[in-house]
Amino acid sequence: MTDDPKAQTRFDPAEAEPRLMQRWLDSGLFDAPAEGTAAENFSIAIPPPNVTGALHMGHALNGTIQDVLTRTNRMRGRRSRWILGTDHAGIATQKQVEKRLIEQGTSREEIGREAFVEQVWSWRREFGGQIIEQFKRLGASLDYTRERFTLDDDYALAVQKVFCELYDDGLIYRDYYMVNWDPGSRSAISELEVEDREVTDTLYEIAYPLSDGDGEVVVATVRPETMLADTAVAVNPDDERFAHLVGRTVTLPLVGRTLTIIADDYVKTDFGTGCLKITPGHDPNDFEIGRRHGLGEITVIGEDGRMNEQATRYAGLPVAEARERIVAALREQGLLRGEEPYTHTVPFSHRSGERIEPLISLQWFMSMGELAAPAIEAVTSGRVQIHPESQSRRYVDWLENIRPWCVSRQLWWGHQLPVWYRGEDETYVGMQPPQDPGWTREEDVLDTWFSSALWPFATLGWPQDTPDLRAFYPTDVLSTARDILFLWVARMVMMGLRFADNVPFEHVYVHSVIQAPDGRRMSKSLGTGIDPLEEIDKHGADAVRFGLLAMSSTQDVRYSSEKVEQGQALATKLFNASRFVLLNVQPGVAAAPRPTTPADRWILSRLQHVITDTSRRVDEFEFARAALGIYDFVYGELCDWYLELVKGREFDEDLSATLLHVLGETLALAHPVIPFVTEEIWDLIPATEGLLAAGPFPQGDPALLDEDAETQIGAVIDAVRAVRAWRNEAGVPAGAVLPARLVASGYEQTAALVARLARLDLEAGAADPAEAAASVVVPGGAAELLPAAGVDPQEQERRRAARRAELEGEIRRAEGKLANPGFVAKAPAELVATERAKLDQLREELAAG
RNA sequence: GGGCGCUUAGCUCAGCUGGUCAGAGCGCCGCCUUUACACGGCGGAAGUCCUCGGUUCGAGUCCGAGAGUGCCCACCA
Repeated sequence: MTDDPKAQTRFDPAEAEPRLMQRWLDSGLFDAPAEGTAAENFSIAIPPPNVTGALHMGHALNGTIQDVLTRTNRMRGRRSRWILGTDHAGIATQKQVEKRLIEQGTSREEIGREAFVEQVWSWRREFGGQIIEQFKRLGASLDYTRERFTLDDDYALAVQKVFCELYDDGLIYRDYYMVNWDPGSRSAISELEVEDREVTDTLYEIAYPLSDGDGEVVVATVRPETMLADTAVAVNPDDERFAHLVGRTVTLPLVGRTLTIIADDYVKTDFGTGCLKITPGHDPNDFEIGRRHGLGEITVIGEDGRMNEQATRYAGLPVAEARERIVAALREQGLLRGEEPYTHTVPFSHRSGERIEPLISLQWFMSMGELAAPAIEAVTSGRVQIHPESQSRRYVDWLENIRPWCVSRQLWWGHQLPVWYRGEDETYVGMQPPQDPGWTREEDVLDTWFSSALWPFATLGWPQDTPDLRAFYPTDVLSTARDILFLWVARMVMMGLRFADNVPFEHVYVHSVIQAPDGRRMSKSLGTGIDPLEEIDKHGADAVRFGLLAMSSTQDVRYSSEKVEQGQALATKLFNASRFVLLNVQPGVAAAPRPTTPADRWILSRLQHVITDTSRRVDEFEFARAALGIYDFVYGELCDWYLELVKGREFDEDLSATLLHVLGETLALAHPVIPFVTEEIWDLIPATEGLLAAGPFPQGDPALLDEDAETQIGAVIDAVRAVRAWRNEAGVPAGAVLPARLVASGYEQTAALVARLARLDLEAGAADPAEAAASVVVPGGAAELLPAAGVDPQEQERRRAARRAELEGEIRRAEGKLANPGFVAKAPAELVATERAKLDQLREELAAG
């Protein structure tokens, strides 16, 4: 740097960030060796982004959070590894590739499974690296040398081993069950991938004639087409209106089947007609009822979302069309008793967007109760701590009510089940294919979350007992958004405890969701998304990182570009403050705290506070406070005051050493939040060697805390502010130096500082016997301004009157408080004494002024 | 239908264990090219802390009710 006025006064992120990232990568700092124990090391496993994905705001926030934790702990000297990888994301990836095939005029079915899977792999080779590169833009200090993928060969072995062991233990089994069938992806999907949407349908009332011709029952339904699969009608056992009907039969219209009227508690007496058609094949509740009563299970809708051959003359029709025809037929036969609009929530597939069709099918399930119990205990005992704590209850509630998990998916992209069948009833499950002939492999693949559940240990080489596993498992923190607490976090805890003999992480941090500025969800389809990469282009990665942390909390928050700009301002400020320091310090001086004045002692003391606060806030996941606390120190203390106080002094060795010390500590403290600009400045300081990212992180030195200096400089700050405010209101020209006397105690060592920053001439004032033209209250007394050009006596009078009114108000308040017998009797004595002293002081000032 | 949050300056938000807590950033107004920074500095205006009750000597801060708003869970045809 030079003192050339044209010298760079701004940090240029676009130029510097890629260069600095490359330096970090080349240094090998991010790939911590597999040495030592997990207790002494620090690790985080990144929530693996979808291999098809692009960096969105959630990634950017979560990436920043994890990076702050990793960088802080790395600088503290712990071997720190942030484990990187991507998820094969079954449905999403398969859909992308299918779309491309269709654009190419072919299809998945046409090219066959083997070719299709090869297509997906080549797709991954082509596009899978995108999001990794985007994490680099953010400055994420991930271990890029050990990128993992949930479909890697050794990862697949881990998945198969888990599957086989759970099967051998009887926790994985095959069963007919009602599943959420997604006609879009032609696959069963988990209840966690279902989203409910409000839909207005028509609620039809249909008459089912009693078989003996003696009347009818009327049922209500929004899905008349499923009546073809009805196997009973149910009423509530306590419903007197229908008690006489239980046990009798009706004839199912259009079909002619005879249905028994059964009694079941599930039926509400105050909803619909009080009579419920039971369709075990197409409704989850009816399925349960059917199982209770041993009813038949008829299926009339196929996996393609069309009526099947059981639906006789409606076979092959899409569901909606079948419905219309059935309603028409009923109307014609005079059996339609009512028809009205009805708004209710209906399940849709989160992935394909199509309406879920509940179907009975043969699927693979995982029994969860036995796995859930230890996972609950891990959290209630505190071995896994969830932050904020309120999320723990949701976690426990969910696990306590957990149901079997359908783990099979009818996809081609994923971990194919290690299951083979022969004939009607032979099943083989194993790591190796059966050697004898006649076996065919199960076509289904596992739910993507099955492999994700193994992430924290499968990435470290499990089931081998690897050095990586010993050095980094369990990990320290898992940072995520709320929405996958169940989908993923709970399952990782279960699997970790079952297979890796320990919890997968000690802390779960649930971060906020960043919404669009107008409060809507950020989403591509709504057009409300903000691209973090564009924000990085505009403001720099440091600014985006700072902004995201500053705006985040445990609450969902709206995206605030002001906070990003605040971060950019911080980077610029720090850059220029550093220029000032480097332009003035003596060459060859080593950084060290060598205070010679109250101001030096003050900044060192303030530095200790911000160091302890920041360190604690990071450890307590208070990222917004950590970021804003750094901002407040840099702006409100270092730049606004210390650097200004220091001007006018000779930059001797002591001062140079102190300035370099404060600067260096500040850079290290801020580095985890704004790594680029701090590393760049660090590199510009002549005396420093190596990377700032390599640490150390400031520890603070309690011996440098200095209350006396804080009081003295606190008074200087207040006094300067008071005089400046007075000058501004009095219209004193900004450059004018006013003769004045400082009639106040506590400024023995600092009067000159007040004079310089407030532009007062105390020597001229002392020599001048004239009566004060104005008196400005400052801590410990007053600054008396003498008559001079620009000092307006009327302004003084106005201010005096305003101050008097203010004093009177405060005196009334204090008097009232002290006149309250309750306050004097019950409030702490110390507080009462303070109040009395305050009152005395106020009265004194009023009398004087 | 349950459960959990939120409602503080024009905007976005801090305010932890009740007593200088009425704050920050942006915006707005005024002044300043003061030799680190005009993507700057200095100063200023601005809020019945959603409403109503209660606890307390004292409440944005605790309790209850209500209004508004958001999220999660749930099988009402």
